[in-house]
Amino acid sequence: MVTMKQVAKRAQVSIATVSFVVNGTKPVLPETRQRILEAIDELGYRPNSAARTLASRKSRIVALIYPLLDQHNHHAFIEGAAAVAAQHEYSLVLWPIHSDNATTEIASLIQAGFADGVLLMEVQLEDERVRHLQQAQAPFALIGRTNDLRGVDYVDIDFELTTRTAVDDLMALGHRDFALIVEELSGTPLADYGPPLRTQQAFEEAIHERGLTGHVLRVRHDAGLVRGLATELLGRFHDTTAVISMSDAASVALVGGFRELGIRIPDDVSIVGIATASPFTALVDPPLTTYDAPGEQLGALAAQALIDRLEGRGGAPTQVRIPCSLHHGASVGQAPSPHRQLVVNPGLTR
Amino acid sequence: MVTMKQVAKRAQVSIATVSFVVNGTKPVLPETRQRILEAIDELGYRPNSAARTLASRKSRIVALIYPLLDQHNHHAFIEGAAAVAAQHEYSLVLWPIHSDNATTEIASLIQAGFADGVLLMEVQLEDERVRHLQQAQAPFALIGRTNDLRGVDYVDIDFELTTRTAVDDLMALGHRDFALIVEELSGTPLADYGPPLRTQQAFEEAIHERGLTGHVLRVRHDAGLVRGLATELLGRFHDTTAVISMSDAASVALVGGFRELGIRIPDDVSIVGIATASPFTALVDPPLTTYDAPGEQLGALAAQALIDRLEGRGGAPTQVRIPCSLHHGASVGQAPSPHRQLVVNPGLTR
DNA sequence: TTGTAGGCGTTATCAG
DNA sequence: CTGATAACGCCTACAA
Repeated sequence: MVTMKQVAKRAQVSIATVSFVVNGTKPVLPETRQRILEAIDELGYRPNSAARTLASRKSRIVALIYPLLDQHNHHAFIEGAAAVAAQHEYSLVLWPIHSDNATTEIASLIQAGFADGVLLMEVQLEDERVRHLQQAQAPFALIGRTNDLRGVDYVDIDFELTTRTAVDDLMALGHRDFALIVEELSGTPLADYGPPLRTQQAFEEAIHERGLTGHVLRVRHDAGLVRGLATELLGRFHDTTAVISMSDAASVALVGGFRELGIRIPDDVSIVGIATASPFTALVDPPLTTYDAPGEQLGALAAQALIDRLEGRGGAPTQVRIPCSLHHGASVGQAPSPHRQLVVNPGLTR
Repeated sequence: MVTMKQVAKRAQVSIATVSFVVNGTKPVLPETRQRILEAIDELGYRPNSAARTLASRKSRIVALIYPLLDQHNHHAFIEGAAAVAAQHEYSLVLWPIHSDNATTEIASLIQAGFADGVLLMEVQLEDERVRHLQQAQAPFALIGRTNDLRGVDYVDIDFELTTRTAVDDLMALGHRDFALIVEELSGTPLADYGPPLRTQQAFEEAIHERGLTGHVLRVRHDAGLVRGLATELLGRFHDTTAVISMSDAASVALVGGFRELGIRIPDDVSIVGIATASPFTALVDPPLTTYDAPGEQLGALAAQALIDRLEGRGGAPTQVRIPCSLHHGASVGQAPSPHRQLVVNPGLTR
């Protein structure tokens, strides 16, 4: 390993001077500076990050806590966060964590000096990881949000607005009977996960306020169950003409399921995805109309908020909610005539 | 930050003794040991990783280089690698890298003392990142493989065997006319990416050896192109009865595309996915038959190989290829009668 | 503008 | 079994 000492020796200067040019900490004469740069280059010197962290008490690492248990597509978040981190010369480290020991492990990241701050995703409404981070005085920002948001930096999807928009858009096409599909997470470590809970509530309120009819279908992400969804849906709620799906898997499966039941999309039933993150929804036939999750933007904003805080630039906490953006597919149409009869094979309806 | 010094003071021992119990480096009397443990607990002490790395010249971090540019699903690799790393008390850090500066950045990881070793994925046939790692004497293992494999630790999918198996399985059902779909990567940073190249070659050899007919379709991962694939395929190769797809996106799109053209799966055409990594292939109708990528296993083996090497346990390099495992869906059937006529709307076939 | 030297929190060697 | 103490590589007052 090439050290500063060796560089200093070769450039005939003191180790401090090398440090000054490496970090731009203090002015150095162009000629000595040049000598040092050459020495660095010739020796292939790289600053040792452990020593640097130890001496400066700053790691320039922010950890992005990375849940390992689910199939959600977090790629976009990461991309956004990584870009912003790089821009500020921070390293973004994805910290894969199993939910078991998550709570304690996370604060340790900071206390052990491994990272300066934490980006937390898959936040639950009541999230003890957040409490731990607060207690430990660890700088953090959330992608998602808890119930109690006092003083915390967060960015999140505006599920409420997105849901209302979806309902309104469909209502404008004559739809009156809605179904919402959300992932069933009870019994999993994500039981208290905000997005489905907030969305369901927003959905129910929107339906109620507008005098519509709406049903909620919670589905576990099990291939068999997801594939049986179309049958279940029409069996239980035969008047439904508009489906809002917060599960990409369910959305994709519904297309095949409806087709098999002889239900046409969008002639008989319209489908829209919300908070969609998977590119596969655009590949089925018909391609789905979706409200896409602004993943990259959220990742970027969260990283920015955290780094601002780390560098003491913070004032009031960053608290933003961004609605999903409409992506036109071909799965939405006018509501069918109210007298349409959906004839479903009774044998299939349960 | 709580330090060893504070723990030592509280437990009335020297700092060295604390170190011994924290690391299990040397035997310590049960009673003093107990006192120290209590002090650690009461103070909430966490070893500082930077100091530790500096003093021991070991970071116990292995970096998993994480490409940011594509849609491939790497979740499984990561899960496997993380599990093994944790088991050996290594931290697995995902290192998101943009391909631009990838080559130099990677070796720096080691030279800067940030990580002990590197796990590299998305390996190209001629990969200068690998050469850099070798030159820098940086310990590494590949998930994937280059052309020149002398002395390198790698794990990879056995694309050749998987491809031959797929062909054989379909041939046994009477299929004689094949198409292979691979992702077109020319012009991208992944132009020299091994999997499609090896698969294509294995496919062509298998077809030739068995006296079959086979065509290769390279498709860019652009939603429009992928959706138009069924039309293109049948337009160009109307006799095809068996499609082997190495692109999950294409596989999913084909199901819808064929249906729209009035082609039945599997009555008219059989489809199998190979090296499949996306759960969405099981959600379309009919669910696809796939040869699933052993992602988790590969991640685990690669991490194991790297850690063995790091700990000096290495002998001959680990070099393994694992074939994909068959996942039964409903997209494969007997070849249709040879006199079947596929009538394709000429307007659609361009 | 540059050099000196103390310290960051651990590890690890060497005495005791 | 335990304690001093010299590294580890770098940063940063403080001096020169």
